[in-house]
Amino acid sequence: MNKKPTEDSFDHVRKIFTDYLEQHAHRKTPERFTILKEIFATDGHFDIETLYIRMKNHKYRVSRATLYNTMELLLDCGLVTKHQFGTNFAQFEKSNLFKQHDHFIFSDSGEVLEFYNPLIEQIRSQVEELFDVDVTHYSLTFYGNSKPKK
Amino acid sequence: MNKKPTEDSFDHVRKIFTDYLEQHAHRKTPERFTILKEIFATDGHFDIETLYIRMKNHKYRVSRATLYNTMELLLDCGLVTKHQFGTNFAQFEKSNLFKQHDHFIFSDSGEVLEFYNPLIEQIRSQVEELFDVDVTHYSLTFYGNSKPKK
DNA sequence: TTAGATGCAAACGGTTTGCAGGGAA
DNA sequence: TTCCCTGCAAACCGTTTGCATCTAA
Repeated sequence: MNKKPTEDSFDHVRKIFTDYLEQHAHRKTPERFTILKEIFATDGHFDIETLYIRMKNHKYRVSRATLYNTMELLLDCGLVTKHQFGTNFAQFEKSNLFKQHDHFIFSDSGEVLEFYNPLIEQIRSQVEELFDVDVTHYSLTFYGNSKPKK
Repeated sequence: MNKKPTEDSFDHVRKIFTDYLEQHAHRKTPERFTILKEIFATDGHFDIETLYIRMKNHKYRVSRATLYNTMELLLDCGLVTKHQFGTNFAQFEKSNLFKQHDHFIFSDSGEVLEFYNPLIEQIRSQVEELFDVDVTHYSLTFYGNSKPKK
């Protein structure tokens, strides 16, 4: 449940991606797997530009276009999640296969914290009932600041 | 509590804006009040371009720059709320002075529904306690589709 | 062999900025 | 009269697109 990602779990991730690509008749290119590996090798959130630079530093150059393209695939198969935190402030993160969570963001620094509160599931099901819809995903983000010292 | 906005309540809104401008030594220009009036004359969500066109149709031409500028002020004094629903899909809405609410968005059509569920307040206070922070605002949006007919 | 993928650079579109002119205080 | 505000157009910047080349299948 709280198991940390391991080499084993990356095998799992790679299999999910492989299966997804095969099922959708997409090619299994080295770029795609290298991007996946880079994403899962690091914790926390990132944006495209950061990922681009990180990969370049690791001597693996991919074009931004390919990054955007691949993110689309990774989003589609659920391995990555996208958060639009504000205008021109989109970030991705690898899906935590072990724990669902939402975000708190410091307004000043932009630092991102994660939490999980099961009450959100109650709200979700009440929304589904209220509007007679299926909720496919949701976004819950709190913004604020450290409590001032008294 | 569920009172609909009336001419009286727009007086109230105008006073809030006036006070805000005076307190911050901002000028009370006709553009600013015309924009405010236009926003509060219509229900629902809108983006800058829509507002720009709407005002032009009403024979009141303001530049986009002034719209962006004024939205900043209206956000700051709490009369308007901004929602970033996705990349290049920011919308504003006049703050409902009578009722707090969150959103459900149809993934296909982009149609926006509103709901309020008090459980969100419990999550908020638990987040504040957990991280020892003050939450200034939050965003909760569900995405999904109509339930398929069986 | 060939259709899908990549890399590059140009295009795109919402937002921001620089600057000259205008008007609230 | 002052200097904040407006309008305009260019700049900005993250993202998308078009196209030639490459390569997985």
